[in-house]
Amino acid sequence: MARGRKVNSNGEKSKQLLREKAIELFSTNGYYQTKISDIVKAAQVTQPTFYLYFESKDSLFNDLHQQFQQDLFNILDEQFDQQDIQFLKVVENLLQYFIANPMLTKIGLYQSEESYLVKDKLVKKFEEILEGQARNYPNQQHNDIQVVSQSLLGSILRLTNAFLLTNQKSAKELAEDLFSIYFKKEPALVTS
Amino acid sequence: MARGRKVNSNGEKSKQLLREKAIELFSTNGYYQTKISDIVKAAQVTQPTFYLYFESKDSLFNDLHQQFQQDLFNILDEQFDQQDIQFLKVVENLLQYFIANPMLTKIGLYQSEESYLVKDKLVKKFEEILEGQARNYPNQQHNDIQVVSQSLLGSILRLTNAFLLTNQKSAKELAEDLFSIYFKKEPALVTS
Amino acid sequence: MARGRKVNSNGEKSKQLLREKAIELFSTNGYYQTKISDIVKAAQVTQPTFYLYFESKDSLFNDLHQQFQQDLFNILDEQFDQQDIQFLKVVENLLQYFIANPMLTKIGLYQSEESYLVKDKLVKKFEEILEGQARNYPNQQHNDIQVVSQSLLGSILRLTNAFLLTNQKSAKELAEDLFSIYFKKEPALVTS
Amino acid sequence: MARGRKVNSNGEKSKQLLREKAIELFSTNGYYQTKISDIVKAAQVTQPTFYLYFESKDSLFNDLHQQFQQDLFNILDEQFDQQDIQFLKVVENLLQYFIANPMLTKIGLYQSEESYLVKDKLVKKFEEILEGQARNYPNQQHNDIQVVSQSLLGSILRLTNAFLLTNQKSAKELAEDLFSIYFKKEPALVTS
DNA sequence: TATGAATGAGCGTTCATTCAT
DNA sequence: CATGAATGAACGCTCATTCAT
Repeated sequence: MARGRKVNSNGEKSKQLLREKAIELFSTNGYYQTKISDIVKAAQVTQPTFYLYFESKDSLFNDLHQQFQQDLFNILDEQFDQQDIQFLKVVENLLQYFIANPMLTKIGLYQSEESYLVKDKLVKKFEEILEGQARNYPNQQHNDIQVVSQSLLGSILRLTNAFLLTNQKSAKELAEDLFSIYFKKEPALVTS
Repeated sequence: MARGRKVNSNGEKSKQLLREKAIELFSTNGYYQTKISDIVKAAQVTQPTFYLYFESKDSLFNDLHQQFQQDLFNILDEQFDQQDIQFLKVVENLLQYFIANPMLTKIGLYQSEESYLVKDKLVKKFEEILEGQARNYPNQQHNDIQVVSQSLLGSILRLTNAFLLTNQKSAKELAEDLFSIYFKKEPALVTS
Repeated sequence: MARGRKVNSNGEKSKQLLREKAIELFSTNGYYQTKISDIVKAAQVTQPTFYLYFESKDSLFNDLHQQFQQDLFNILDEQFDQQDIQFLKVVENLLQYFIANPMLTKIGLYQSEESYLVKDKLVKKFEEILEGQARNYPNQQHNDIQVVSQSLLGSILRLTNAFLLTNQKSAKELAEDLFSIYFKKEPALVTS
Repeated sequence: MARGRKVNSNGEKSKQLLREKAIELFSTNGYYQTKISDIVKAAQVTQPTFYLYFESKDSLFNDLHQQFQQDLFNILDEQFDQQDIQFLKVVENLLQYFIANPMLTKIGLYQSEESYLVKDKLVKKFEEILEGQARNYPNQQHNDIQVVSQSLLGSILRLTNAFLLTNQKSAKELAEDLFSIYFKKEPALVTS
């Protein structure tokens, strides 16, 4: 292929394409098994072109994680009037973001080594919600809120992977399932 | 330079040492960030010695995952007389294995790309248990068993990481927490 | 994106600016540590613009060296009526050129791999001068003229760097210092 | 070529060979035009072998400069009983080291960007010597000692390059030439 | 006259693996 | 049983240069 500018070439398009391919590959193969050569091959450009738009492999990956993190923080910082609906609303919003950005979600939630930051923040938010819930029902004998929050996070992570990102359940359905698991339980099920 | 067998050297010991150091490093740094050179340095042998006992980096890592998988399968295949106590027993046994083998657990549960095999099997087991539970209480209106099973797995994975492997909670405590979360809910908590 | 000729742009101005910035950068950082991207950034134009005016990085650097060489040759080829004043005159003229063109001097004298051409010519000129001097004083027992010429060149190179280009001494002062070192020695200093 | 150890291979020999070839290439082509690939080709090994013995291209080059610097400092720190013979002795020792280590000298004196350290030290030493000399001949009207020292350094650098490293003059001869230039001058030569 | 966009060619470095001893 | 010495195969990245506009 000749050197120089391609016919009809467009920088922003190339950058976007590279970004997309990178997201795709990072999310399916992880950081270490995604080579710059893979990314540029998928985007049908050469390696130097990658460095025209991104500082380094590391910084691109980091940017992706940062974006995911920021998006998530924005969702979590939204305020709702009624405390009662918080749980359902927050979880559904989260899941809706996940299904709208499945590959970024995989990166930010499962691949990045900084994912613990996001998870910590999620747990914090859940603790808040559960505390509010608890205040509403003061005589309730409840589990350690931290434990329930972590458990809830685990459930979300797992269900997202198993049902949401595989398109077997919608965000709304899963949010309701989670609500039901964590808040609606008939006495009959109690076995001891 | 001196070469050949070290005085007091012992094949089985070297192999064991290499294995241990590998588990240590893999579990804390992951597969790609653990180099053969790191492992042999930790075990105070040279690189060729590694290949005396293991076929390759990949095969060693795989062996470790296989062992974890086998151990877990054995635990899951144990039979219990009373269906009623199954949940608590199985979960506690799992957690007890995890805390007894924390580094292998990290590898087999969080680092290995084959961890989905273990997770699938766990989910299957949980489905069985929950189905048995459901037969006992036929009129119970219950969630999709698959969803609850996956959720339960998520909870276990998360709580293991957050409280068990950090020695903040015992296997027994966490098993009871999980039981409580998934099966004991006071009507008071029901919000809708 | 806007492309094409800038308003108020002017080819000769761009070329001159690029040249100046190149001189600046080459002289301070050397050939290999000066990148085209540095030069055009300093001149606030884009890389293709550089190639509008110069064939290549190498050819520009060469041009700069050629100019320095030519300037120097012109100075060296000037004729003086009185042989007696040649040394002082030639050296002072050289040093005056150096201080008037410090960056080009650094390139032509210290950075260019072709600097030996200039140096050879300088040595030749010094030999001529010294020979003339010697003819005036036939009974003088003198050193090998080639050795003294090379030594003189070395002195000039060093003093230029240390005192002239750092503005600690003027061309005139240094020329006199050199004259004094090479031609005026009191018997008292003779130690053997 | 097959992988693994070569027949009759010997690490210390390989390292030495690489070092020698590196010195050779660095001294003739400079830092930037000497590629690791050149060095290993000359030593008939592959690139990873280079990194078996040296940390990086940069660190090897630096080591070479450091060694030159240290050697030189040792020479300069030697003490002599009689001040009168200092000049001749020091200069001759220097030149003797240069001719014994011509390639290292080229690196340490002309190629390294840290060569100014060595040169500064040399100038300092010369200043000391010249001051001692001056004390012996108190009524002598002398030039600025700093200027003469720098000039002397320049002369040495130049003559080393032109006559010593080309094997046209011996260390002893050049030392005497320098002594003669800087300290023995007949009144007859004085022209003004 | 000038730019936006792209590439060929190469460089320094790393790492799992292997041969000869 | 164990080591010293070496390499194949990549990988991330840079830089001078060039084409299309």
